[in-house]
Amino acid sequence: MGAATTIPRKTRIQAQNEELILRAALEVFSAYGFRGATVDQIAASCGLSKPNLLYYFRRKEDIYVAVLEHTLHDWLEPLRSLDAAGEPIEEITRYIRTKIRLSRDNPKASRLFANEILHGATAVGNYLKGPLKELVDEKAAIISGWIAEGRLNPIDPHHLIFAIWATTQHYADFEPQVSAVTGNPPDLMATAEEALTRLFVEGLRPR
Amino acid sequence: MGAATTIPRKTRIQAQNEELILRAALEVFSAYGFRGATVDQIAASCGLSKPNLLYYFRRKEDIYVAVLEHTLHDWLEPLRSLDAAGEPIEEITRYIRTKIRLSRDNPKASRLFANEILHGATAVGNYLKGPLKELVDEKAAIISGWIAEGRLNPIDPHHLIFAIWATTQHYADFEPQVSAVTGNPPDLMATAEEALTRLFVEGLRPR
DNA sequence: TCCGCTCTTGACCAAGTGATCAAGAATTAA
DNA sequence: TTAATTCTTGATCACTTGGTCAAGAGCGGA
Repeated sequence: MGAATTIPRKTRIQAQNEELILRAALEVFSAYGFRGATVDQIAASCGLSKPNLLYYFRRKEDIYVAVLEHTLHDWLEPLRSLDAAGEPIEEITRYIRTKIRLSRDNPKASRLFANEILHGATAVGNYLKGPLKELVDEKAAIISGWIAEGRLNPIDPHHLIFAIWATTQHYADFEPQVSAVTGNPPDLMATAEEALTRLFVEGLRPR
Repeated sequence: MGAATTIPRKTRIQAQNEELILRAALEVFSAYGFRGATVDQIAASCGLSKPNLLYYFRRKEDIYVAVLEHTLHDWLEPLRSLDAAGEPIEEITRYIRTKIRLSRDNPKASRLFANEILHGATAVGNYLKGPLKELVDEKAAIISGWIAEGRLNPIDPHHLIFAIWATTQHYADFEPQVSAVTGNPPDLMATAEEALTRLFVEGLRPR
């Protein structure tokens, strides 16, 4: 009706610079946290002047939530693909392997979330209570089903999921500690994947 | 020899105020991280004026390392008491239970360390590479011994220790996420303790 | 009581930081 | 080419923050 609504089409430059900014923001926010990071740092990191950066994102917080949203979806993909029709031990093994590889290949995203949650999850609180809870409840029900069928050792499925999250992300979030204690051997992540899958499989396979 | 060295005896007021400051610093640093916390916040939190606080600790960083050192020792006590002469499954069960209760009773210390490690462990890096590595290596050797005797399922002991750390501290460090997903039932920590001990015991007990 | 030492504080400073703005440069569509 | 729009930036502001300092208040031993 009436005049055509102004469509917010994105310029080439706009898309390009926003991409640049989000990449730099992930770098800086994951390393220093929200308060520890400065707009100057992000601007310098992507070769833009500070006012220019603030032309694309008016406030520091806008950059932060943008980069959070930008990575949240990918981060939950492995859990989403946990398949009720699959073989339980296989499904969970695949989940653990995918998750630890994700931590290895994208430790900055892991640290970004860890920092956000550690400091109260003020920016993603609603997401946790909404979509995340829904997803986890759905998958927890699947696991409960497998347990009821006797195809898995009994365990509270929520705690199982927390345990998988905690153990896999540990290698990204606590990297300096892991390195210091192990001396950082080249096959660290491979042995971690092996140890974790064995531990969970042995713990979950019915005797 | 010669003149007696000046003994830095501590005044009553000194000891009392330093205690006050460290308590407040744990509160503030664990909630906001090193850069996110302000000296004003800490001062207000313990009812001292900022210059007065800086009379006891010259720099913000001094407060930070003091509170880190003040809690580090207690934090590692459970691992220290892992006993080579004990029964393996019992020892590890006790370790997990002690660790998760420590997380429940002192989540702020957990978050303080988590934040420190997450941001590069610059203040405790040497401690990690020295005393911590020594302690972990010693206990890993004990676990390896148990495995060699066939009293435990084979698993890389370092990764086992990481898994225990990660799963138990998860409930303190990622509390907002855990609360959001579970709805925070009153028996959360009890069921967590149960689920984790079962998982690890089932995974480690030889078949 | 008296004196030296410890403790406390209001005022202040320099650096850093998030954000604004006006004016100019570059790009795009006609 | 031209005019409108988008993009870029130097200068600047208001505010926060770690840290200093001089001066005074309080405390403890002789």
